[in-house]
Amino acid sequence: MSSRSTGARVSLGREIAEDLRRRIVDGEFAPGSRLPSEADLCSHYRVSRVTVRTAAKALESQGLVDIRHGSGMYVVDFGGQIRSGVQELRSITETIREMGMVPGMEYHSIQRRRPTEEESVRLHLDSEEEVLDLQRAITADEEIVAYSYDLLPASGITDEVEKSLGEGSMFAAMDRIGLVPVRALAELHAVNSRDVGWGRNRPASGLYLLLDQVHFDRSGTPVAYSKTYFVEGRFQFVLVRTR
Amino acid sequence: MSSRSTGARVSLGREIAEDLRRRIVDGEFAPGSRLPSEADLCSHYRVSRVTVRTAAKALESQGLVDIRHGSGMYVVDFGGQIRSGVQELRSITETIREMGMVPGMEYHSIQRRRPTEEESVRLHLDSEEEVLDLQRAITADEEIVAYSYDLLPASGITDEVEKSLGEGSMFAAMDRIGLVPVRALAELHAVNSRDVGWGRNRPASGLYLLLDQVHFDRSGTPVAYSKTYFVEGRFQFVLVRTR
DNA sequence: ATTGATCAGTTGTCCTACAACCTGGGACTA
DNA sequence: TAGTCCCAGGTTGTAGGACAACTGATCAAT
Repeated sequence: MSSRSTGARVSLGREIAEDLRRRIVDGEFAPGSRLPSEADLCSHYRVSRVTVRTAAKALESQGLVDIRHGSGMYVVDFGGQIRSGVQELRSITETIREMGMVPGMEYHSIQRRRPTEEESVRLHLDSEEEVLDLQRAITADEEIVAYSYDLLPASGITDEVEKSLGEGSMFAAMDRIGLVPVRALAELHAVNSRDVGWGRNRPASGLYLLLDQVHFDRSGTPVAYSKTYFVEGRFQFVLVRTR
Repeated sequence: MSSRSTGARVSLGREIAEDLRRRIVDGEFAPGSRLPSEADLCSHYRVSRVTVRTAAKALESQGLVDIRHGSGMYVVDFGGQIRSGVQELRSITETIREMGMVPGMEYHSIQRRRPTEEESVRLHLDSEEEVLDLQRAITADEEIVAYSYDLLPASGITDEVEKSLGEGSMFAAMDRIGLVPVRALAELHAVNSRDVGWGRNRPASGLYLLLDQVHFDRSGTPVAYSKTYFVEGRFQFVLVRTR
């Protein structure tokens, strides 16, 4: 077998959770309304209650639904605001699309180079190993909302993959070569600098919200290190907090 | 019954999740190591596997453990870094303490007043209802790490409660009067302003990370509106992202 | 109008069983 | 010896049925 596709083999509970999530954000269930009972969902999806509950719990911890003992499962009502939070690990592109805007991106540069000291530490690399340095501007409805500086370990990235990186989503390309980030440890910073970004359309203010994150593999191996500078005011950076 | 304490009645699964979380952050289980099997945890906690799995799933969605089918449950290893993320709804005081620092706070002012337009919208108030305006500086190891502007609906807040607010944690005081936030919708912003904060020790830079959040009740009622300005660089603002 | 009992519906937990998967060790082969 | 394959045991995922605990509404009694 060649490059083993990381199999779409996820658990049934996750699949159902994702489907329910989609149905909720699509508006099939209105905010505040009650979802079908677990028993109904069982017969609808043809699964056991255990599985339905697994999915329900997942949605609950995402802050999407509220499960009330003896009463039912309710879609959380935040007053009609956007519901997708950044704690979910989805590509920025996806997030922008879910917010109802048209995502786009402009590549500024792609190059292989030696990592800096900090970079090799973050990515657990020997300093000999090269990295792939991607610099992109991310747009929503034609307007630049973020500058993204991404670093991938160069080992295992063929030329054709490198080429495909310039086109589609970075996550999609990474998935194709078996680098599947399932977790990220992120730091948030406020940044005021004229050195971020490029081009004519660079915002005048220089005020950014920096999402500085290392993406990890299932096994705990760092697979990407990215600094994303969100232009302050152009991107509603939402966080759902639950307990 | 007088002011009904909101009962420590939580589900068994949650209790066990919290206990396991505590044991993990206390270091009983090293990062990367395998936790006892579900069967072992069952006999330890004297509960069924369903309950243990509920707890396990909760920890997984917090990014604390990784559950591998057929293998076991492992403590996620982020390379020894802090593991507590802001997506968990816990007081800043608690978070600071979990990071190994000594939390403190200095009250700047407490007053009742009429809400502004935006405030009454956010808190779903009639403009007649008053709010309690708290302004505090939050310290970690004697150093100011954030300025917090908090707003509570004044209805139901007696004078003695108002007094107790000046002393302990705000969350604790809120819990005492039945305002229990279980969810928050937060926006993150980068702010550069000289108008934030007060006092001699106010940082020179004026660069803050703003956590602008509305806290909600179980029933979806807003119970607090707070703007917290974290001094950039003094507070490691960590976010665990999972999928 | 208020209170209290009752009841159907829903989620929380338990039990048992099996399927799917992973890991390590041993037999086997070259 | 080194490598490959197979297998058995352990672990998590899912199924099905049962009962406990809780909620909300109805309705009778006060």
